[in-house]
Amino acid sequence: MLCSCNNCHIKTIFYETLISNQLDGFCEARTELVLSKGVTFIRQGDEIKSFKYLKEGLIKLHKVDETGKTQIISFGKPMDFVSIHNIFAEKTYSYSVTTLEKSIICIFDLNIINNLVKTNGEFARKIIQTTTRSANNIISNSLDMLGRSMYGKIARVLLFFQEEIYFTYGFDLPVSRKEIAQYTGLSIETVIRVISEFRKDGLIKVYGKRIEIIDKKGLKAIYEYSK
Amino acid sequence: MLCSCNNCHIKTIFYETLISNQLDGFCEARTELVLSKGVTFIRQGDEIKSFKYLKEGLIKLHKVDETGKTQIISFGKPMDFVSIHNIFAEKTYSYSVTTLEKSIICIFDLNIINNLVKTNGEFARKIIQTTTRSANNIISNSLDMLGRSMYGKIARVLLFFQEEIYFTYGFDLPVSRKEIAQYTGLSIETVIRVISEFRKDGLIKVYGKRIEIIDKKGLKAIYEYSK
DNA sequence: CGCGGCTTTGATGTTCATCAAGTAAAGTGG
DNA sequence: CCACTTTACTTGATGAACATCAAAGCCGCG
Repeated sequence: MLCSCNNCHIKTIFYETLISNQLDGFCEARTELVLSKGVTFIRQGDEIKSFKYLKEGLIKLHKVDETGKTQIISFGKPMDFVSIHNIFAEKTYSYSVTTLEKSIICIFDLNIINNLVKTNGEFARKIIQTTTRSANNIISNSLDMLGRSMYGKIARVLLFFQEEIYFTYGFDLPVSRKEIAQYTGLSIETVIRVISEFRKDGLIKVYGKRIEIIDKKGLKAIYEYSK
Repeated sequence: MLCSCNNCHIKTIFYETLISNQLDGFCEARTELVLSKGVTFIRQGDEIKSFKYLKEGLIKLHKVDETGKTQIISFGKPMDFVSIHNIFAEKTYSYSVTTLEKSIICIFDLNIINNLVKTNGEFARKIIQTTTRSANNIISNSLDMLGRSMYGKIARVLLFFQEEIYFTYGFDLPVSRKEIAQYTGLSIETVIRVISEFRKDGLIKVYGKRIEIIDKKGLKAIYEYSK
């Protein structure tokens, strides 16, 4: 039997490791949730009760530090396991998760996942692999950010949305200037000024949220050159 | 039968999950290596052939980026799984590892670990837990660093060595000013200047590598206040 | 309509890197 | 052990990168 959720990427991972009767139980235990833009469906401090997977859409992982400042940890796209960074290590979430676009998430009972880890070694390996890959990505991102100038940081964000999310010449930014500031560690005004400069220099066109990448090579050069 | 390696912390983790005959094989497959200070025993790009564990000592994880600049990712102490971040996800190391003090590392054959993950669900769970915890630590560290001023960054480094490594009022810094710069993303001169200021303000005493924390509360306040 | 949040620009000041120069410390070969 | 080289450390002067403060326009929403 196939899942009702036929075009769900998560299956490509699990098909490889689960024998068919396990897969049946797995799919039946799934809940699908359609969320509109701007919904915070995981809150920092909440108890972890389920395993969540982003089937469609775009999300941000964010947290508030002790001083009350909000930081964006990373952006998540389909194939990312939303809750993976805390689920096996902690009892509560150390970050919140909010949709940036209309999104669909799949929710699995935690016990089922835990049982699969215990009884299916290949499944466990896959989970370990995915977890570490995802963590490695976040780590190299923040290390990368730490070493770059404001121009490099903003160029990186714009290129990220084009190359990894939208794949088109022009696109609507799913984040506000403020959110870019929270992600890069820059001030809002600096974010705006840099975007303005890129526009004046003919690297991009800007119509509010809409961005068009005119000189991609130039942007990349700025990103790479900005030690 | 007990390991020859009786006081090795790694056993406390594995004892909980391995049944005794598994444990025997596990211990016999172990190689112990004593390394003096300043030895790079894992090199960025090397093929991953074994699972390495820091039994005693202190290490740094570091990498060079595309521009040739060296970054320090994190410092590792006993109980840290040195090679954990890449071992299950990649074929080669994406970072190097170097001893900062005389250290002892235990080396396990990769196949044995992989087999245990496959055949022992509890063991797999432990590995996942440890991996994610370790990754979460690095992530919160770099996010934390991203948001702080030079004073906050240096205060954090000094407090880290006191509170997590040496536990004493005074200690010898195991890293050079240059390495602190590579870890924080600051320039060498800035690192030196901030340390000097802390000294002038009576927060610490400095005799070359030797640091004594005079006003710990003050240092913490600087760290916490430095948004 | 008016309020609050997002965006933009300018003016100003702080934080930090870079350059230059010099001193101390530590390894190297005789 | 000393002369020599190299590497680590330190300080000052300067400028660039970036934050903060202030003011104003825009836009959606009750």
